[in-house]
Amino acid sequence: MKTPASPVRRPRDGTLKTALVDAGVALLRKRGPDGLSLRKCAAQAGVSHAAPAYHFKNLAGLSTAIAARGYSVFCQTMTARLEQADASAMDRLNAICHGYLDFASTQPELFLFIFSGQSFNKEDDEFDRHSSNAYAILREACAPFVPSGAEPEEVEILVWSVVHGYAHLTMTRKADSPRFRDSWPKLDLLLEHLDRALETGREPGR
Amino acid sequence: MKTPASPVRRPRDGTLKTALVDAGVALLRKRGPDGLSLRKCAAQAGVSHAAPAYHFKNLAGLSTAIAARGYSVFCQTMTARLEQADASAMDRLNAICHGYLDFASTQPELFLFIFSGQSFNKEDDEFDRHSSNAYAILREACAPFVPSGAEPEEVEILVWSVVHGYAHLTMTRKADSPRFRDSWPKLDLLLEHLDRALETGREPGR
DNA sequence: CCATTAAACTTGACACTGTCAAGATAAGTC
DNA sequence: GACTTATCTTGACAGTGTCAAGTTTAATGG
Repeated sequence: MKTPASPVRRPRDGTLKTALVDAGVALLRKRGPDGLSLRKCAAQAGVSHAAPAYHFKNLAGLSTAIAARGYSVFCQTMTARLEQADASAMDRLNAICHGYLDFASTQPELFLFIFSGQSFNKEDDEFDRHSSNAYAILREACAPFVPSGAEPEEVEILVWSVVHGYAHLTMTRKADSPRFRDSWPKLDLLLEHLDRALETGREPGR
Repeated sequence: MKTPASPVRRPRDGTLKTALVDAGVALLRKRGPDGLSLRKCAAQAGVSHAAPAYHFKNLAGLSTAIAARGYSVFCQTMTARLEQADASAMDRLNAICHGYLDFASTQPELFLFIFSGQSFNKEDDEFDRHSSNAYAILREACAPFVPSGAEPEEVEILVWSVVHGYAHLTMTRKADSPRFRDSWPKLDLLLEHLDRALETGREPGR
């Protein structure tokens, strides 16, 4: 008698998966990380409560997919800055640093989510692809500053630490404390120090 | 007829509050941030499921108390390093940086918890006390490196960014990626760069 | 065109969660 | 010894993730 549900009947092209991730990102933005739930994503996408689990196995799976999406726009944001930079190595490095901060400040929930320390499913292809790509962008920008014979990670982690620390503290602390209302220094101020450190590292005689 | 519960009958000196925080920290360590729950803390402390809400109002309240505890041992860890340092400003600064990393690596769950970006109850006295104290320790160690006429935050955030970025990336990324199995640089390598940057900043003529 | 098959869901159930209202108990006070 | 109040307990409810089983539908092969 009753046609039980069949609400949207979307084509079988994997639309639902991306729709669920869309819903997850929106929920993250609106309700914060605690507001994220399989059932709410399902409701927002117009499917039954158990539909997400079919595609993502469990909540960790959905979280991984959302994190992959996060890394994807992370890469886009850095690339956008990179395209505006001139060809000089220093300008390109500063560009990705500003792109890093752009992402953190325009997408604070996604930024904190992917760096929350929760363990995502590293087997996931999409996740691995986008997160690796983010590091590749960093690596490429750092390459000109690696002294011959040195490990590239020495420069990469230095750069990454400065910009990530600044971005992460900005997101987690600045808003918290009235202490930093107007005195929070600009990123460029840190980058001046960083640039000088890398310049000296460039000359083999130090 | 039945004496309903009255399981432990602890004295009214606020023991339960700290016992619940103990349980929360233990749960965080054992089960991760998702394993933390009011009911499990209650069970571990031997009280009924609603007892924690009486003392902490809600889960956010308990989380804030746990974070306050986290900041407390954070301060202790940095202070411990400070006591082993000699009187030189540079040695003291490096000491708190190493203390920072000590805390992150010996208490990874607490470290990630307090820097998870979730908004704790900033009205809470204990929380405010310990988190402010942590920043005060940093500020004191940075003070000798602030050029006259400059904002202290310029140095503080630079130092904090480097060491926090390094610690946070170490905790969130290093374990993830096989990429960094042996190549992850030591903190001292970054501190050399930082120390040089601060030395030059000290001389007004740059 | 129709039967079959497998993918993409839905339905229903269960244990667990935070939160609230109401009751119980015991310690301290007069 | 009555009273008051802080400290819990009990019971309930809505929301959660997850699983098992059923249902629909698209694609396939004859």
